[in-house]
Amino acid sequence: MPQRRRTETPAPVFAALGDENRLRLLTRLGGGEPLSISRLTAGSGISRQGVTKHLRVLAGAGLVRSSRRGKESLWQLERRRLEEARRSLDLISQQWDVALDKLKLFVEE
Amino acid sequence: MPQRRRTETPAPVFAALGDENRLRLLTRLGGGEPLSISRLTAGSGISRQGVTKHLRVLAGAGLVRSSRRGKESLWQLERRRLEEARRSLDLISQQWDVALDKLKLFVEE
DNA sequence: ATCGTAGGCAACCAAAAGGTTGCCCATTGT
DNA sequence: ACAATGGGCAACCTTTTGGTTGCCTACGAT
Repeated sequence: MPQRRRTETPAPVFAALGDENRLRLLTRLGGGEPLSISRLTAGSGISRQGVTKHLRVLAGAGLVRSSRRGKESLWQLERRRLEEARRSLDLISQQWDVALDKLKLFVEE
Repeated sequence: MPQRRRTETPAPVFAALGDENRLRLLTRLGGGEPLSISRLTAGSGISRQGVTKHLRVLAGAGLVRSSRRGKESLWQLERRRLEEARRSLDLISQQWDVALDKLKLFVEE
């Protein structure tokens, strides 16, 4: 039996998305090409360590993944989580939709 | 000419979504019915003031709106922002899709 | 008139977040 | 062999966040 997995909360993912710098990193990674930390640091306006910290936050939320190649570590987007997050927003919206429909029905009856 | 509005960052919205308690408040408000602070406090596990603070954060992000009726203030969902947030996630994903398509095309050529 | 209920305001607190710097280690190219 | 480049670790600092409590005000019902 597929054992309904305990619905894990999307809050941490949103929290990770809730920072300008991290969003910028994500969109850059959204380009598809895995990027190194130095690359990501260039033009970011913050220090390399700052970037590293942000990347780790993103990784902690499962939004990004890294792999080492030689002396550099390459980071790339983990799209699954992004979609999960989107779905979470849909849930709230849908709930709202249902409520409105019910109301409409009630009024028109 | 419709003057392309300077793309305002969705980060604050995500930041607002990045908290368990606030997500719970949102889903409750997603029920459609406007709820008072006391109502929302009941069973929330945090104090009334705590709830108030969270509601204000949500309001600050434009995710929720309040109106006073008599001695109570009623809060309801502001769905527009929710959709904007979802769209932001789509943007990153789409960007990724485009990149993948390009790659595919390149490989298959 | 006054009591109970709904909230607002302000002060306070501990912990987390965002950022920095300094120093060390590993890989690579010459 | 060694310099240069890419990163990791740790310490440190300031601001923000999430929460509390105490007290005051406003409305509503009796």
